[in-house]
Amino acid sequence: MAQPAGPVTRSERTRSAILAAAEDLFAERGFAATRLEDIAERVGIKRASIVYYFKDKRELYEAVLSSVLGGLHQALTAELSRHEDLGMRIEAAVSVWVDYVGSRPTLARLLLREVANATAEKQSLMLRYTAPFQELVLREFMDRPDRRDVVKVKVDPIHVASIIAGATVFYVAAMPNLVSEAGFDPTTRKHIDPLKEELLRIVRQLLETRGTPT
Amino acid sequence: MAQPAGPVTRSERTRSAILAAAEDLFAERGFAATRLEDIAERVGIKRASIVYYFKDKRELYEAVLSSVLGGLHQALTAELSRHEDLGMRIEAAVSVWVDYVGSRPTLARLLLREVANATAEKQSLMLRYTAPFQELVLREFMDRPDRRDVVKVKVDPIHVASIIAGATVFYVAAMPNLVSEAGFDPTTRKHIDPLKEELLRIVRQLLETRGTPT
DNA sequence: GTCTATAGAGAGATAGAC
DNA sequence: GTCTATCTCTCTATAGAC
Repeated sequence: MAQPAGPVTRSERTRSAILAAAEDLFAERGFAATRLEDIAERVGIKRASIVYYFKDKRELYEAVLSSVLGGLHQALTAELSRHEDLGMRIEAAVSVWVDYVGSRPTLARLLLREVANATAEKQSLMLRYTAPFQELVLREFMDRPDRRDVVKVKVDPIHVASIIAGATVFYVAAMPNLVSEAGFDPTTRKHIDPLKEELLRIVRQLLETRGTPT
Repeated sequence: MAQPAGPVTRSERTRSAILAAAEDLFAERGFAATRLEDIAERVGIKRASIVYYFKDKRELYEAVLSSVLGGLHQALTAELSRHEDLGMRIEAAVSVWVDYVGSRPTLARLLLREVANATAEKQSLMLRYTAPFQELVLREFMDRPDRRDVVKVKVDPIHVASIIAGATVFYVAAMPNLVSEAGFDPTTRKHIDPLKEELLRIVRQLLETRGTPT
């Protein structure tokens, strides 16, 4: 099965290149500190050309978020559709999440920034994309009395999801800075796999899966 | 015993007010998006007066970080000095950490931003303050073969510390945004205590404390 | 589609009066 | 100590040529 067709026309290629450069720079420096000039330079065009594709800086930023979070959403729903058992679904979700962040570490920094910026009044754009997950979690755990025999919910699942998400993005973004080792890369299997195992242990413990009814 | 004397002269009071306003605004909006004008307005002075106390914006920001992280450092070392047993020391550290973030939630957002900004090349200022903790952790866990009978280290403790820190700051900053409930405040005991319990469970599991040698 | 040129706002830093 | 006034730079956005 073909991937969602890559860029073919020149226009599509330029647009993709702008998005990719913007993703890197917004993740690394944040919205306010990133200059359109830097994005243009990385693509090899002039600043004014960007507005042919994105009407302003804000719209470009939102397109980046949409791309990154949309990709995550797609990966998660695809994997979840392959499992019926609730325990399996939970583990699959954690696994896909960690792998996705490992394969696209810009997401880690973008999420850290979005969370830091969000307030109760000014809600983050991010919510538009994470809301489906919240609903999914709530539906699975809360609205299914028939599943209460499978999983004993000891804590708020949204709470658990927040802990898993926070631990992952913080780890991926902070580790290169915390370890002295030159060229340390947390997105390699060598580091991603143990992280995944630890998070799975945590999630299993917090959402204590019961084997059979007592 | 008296607290470290509060501001007495007018100058000291103004300086403290600037620091406090800057802490709030830098945490909420980030360095680049915060205007000196807004800080001054909140204090009730003019922008130019700030430079009488802090030579430029960067220096003010670093003073804020120093204040917040210095307070944490002080709270942690004070509490750690009260425990001898390693298991107790670990739990005390987690407890103090969660309480401190709960009592000064600006730290959560400031840390999220620092981590998002740090790269392997451009190291975060934060490291200057967290390095002592890293050394402490390494000294406790790594350089004490005599303690190997007390704690069996299954994973890198720095790794664990990163997960705990990430989960905490993400949770505190993200929850008001994730729950619809108006006026939700994650810094109340009602929410801080369960978080602490969950993190303690996680840390106990990850650093599996052995009761008695087998 | 991409460019050059320019307008215009915003914000930090500095000088000097009070 | 705090203010007013101003300088200067940066960056976004827009207009219009090619």
